[in-house]
Amino acid sequence: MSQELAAKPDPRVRRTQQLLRDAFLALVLEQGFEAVRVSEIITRAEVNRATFYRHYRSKRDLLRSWTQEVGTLLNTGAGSLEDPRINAGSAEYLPAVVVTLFEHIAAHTPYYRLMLGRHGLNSIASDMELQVTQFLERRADLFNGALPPDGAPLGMRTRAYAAEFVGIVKWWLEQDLPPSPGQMAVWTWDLSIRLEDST
Amino acid sequence: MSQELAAKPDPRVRRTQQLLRDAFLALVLEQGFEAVRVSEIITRAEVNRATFYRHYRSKRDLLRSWTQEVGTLLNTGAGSLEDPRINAGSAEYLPAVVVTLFEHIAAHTPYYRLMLGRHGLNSIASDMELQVTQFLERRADLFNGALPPDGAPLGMRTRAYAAEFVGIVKWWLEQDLPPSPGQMAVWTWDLSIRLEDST
DNA sequence: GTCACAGTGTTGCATAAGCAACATCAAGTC
DNA sequence: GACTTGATGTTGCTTATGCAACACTGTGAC
Repeated sequence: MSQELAAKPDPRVRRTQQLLRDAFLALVLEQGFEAVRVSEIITRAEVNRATFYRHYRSKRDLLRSWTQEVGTLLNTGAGSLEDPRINAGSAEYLPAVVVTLFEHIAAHTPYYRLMLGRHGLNSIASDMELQVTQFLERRADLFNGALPPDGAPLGMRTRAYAAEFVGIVKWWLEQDLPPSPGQMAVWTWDLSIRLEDST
Repeated sequence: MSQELAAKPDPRVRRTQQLLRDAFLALVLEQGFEAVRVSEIITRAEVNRATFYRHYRSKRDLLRSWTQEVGTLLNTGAGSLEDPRINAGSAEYLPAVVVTLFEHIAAHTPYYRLMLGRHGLNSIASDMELQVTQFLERRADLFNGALPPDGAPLGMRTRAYAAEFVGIVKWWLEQDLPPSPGQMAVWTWDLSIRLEDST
């Protein structure tokens, strides 16, 4: 689907982070976030304590690693809005970054279902919204032309889009038969350009 | 069950060996032993080529690693016939090593099912038989007392026991509802002391 | 023939992970 | 108060893994 220019990290790093994430997620499901101890995480993951702290400063930090990944996706190569046009379904033009986002969430469904769901933590949804907002503000050039001088300020609009996006993701995670990331991207993009139709 | 004085190895070693074994087993199932390439193994296991050769000299060597483990079990602490008496089921006296062996095989059922089965490689069954034979010969002191001077020579008897054991294992692996390792150990021990009843 | 190519092993150096020991802190317990 | 106890972080050193480059081998194409 989307291009794979991930500038691949050290396999050892990927492995231990995966181990820590898996152990952590399982423990949160069993006991809830607060009850989980760092020592439990490293025991189950079979990872050394020093290694844990080389990657994360706390269990909260580990919790945020998923949404930080969203930030990384948006800040690096994947975060280009113009370049890679994908012709998926009805959409004539679809920036790859939108698909990439949904693919990321699809790849980590258990985590996001838990964290964005009824019993999740607000901080995660907020972090996610923040990442998207900052991304949109950084690419504000794309909006400038379409800005009616007396309309809502840019900060408000980016925030609105970001919240809309998180809302869509939550809806997606609640579906029994979730549409594919590509389909979701198309629909989401349709919604967003609807808002820009004033051009 | 059996004691856990495994002198535990480096977790990193355990991990990479596990990765290599899993990848290898999957590939053998897909393509057969001969067709599998070292480069495929390391690609699927996401392990570096140099790392592979630090553990194994070839794919044949990797193939043997399971039965070599049997040898290690028999040569180290687990291989004591006298010390740990286990009262499992009907047996009054049962050496822990017998249970340990069956536990090892139970823990690696997919491998042994494949290798000792119809389409497996003779070399594996031979290796296993060899390990057991050598063990029995090393503990020949246990037999000496019971040896009738004009009976079958020791080498023949150890070989017979070893073959019997491998046969039992094969039978075990063919069962739909395999008895527990403890049960198997009891039955196997019963069989073996039947042969020594001449004392 | 030789040329390219793909798989096999090997080597030196860089880096992540393991480990043991330590300091810190909070919550009991007396 | 002092004193344990258990969890959290930190640190210096050791070791396993990754990586890139290399030589070697066989095999098929021409």
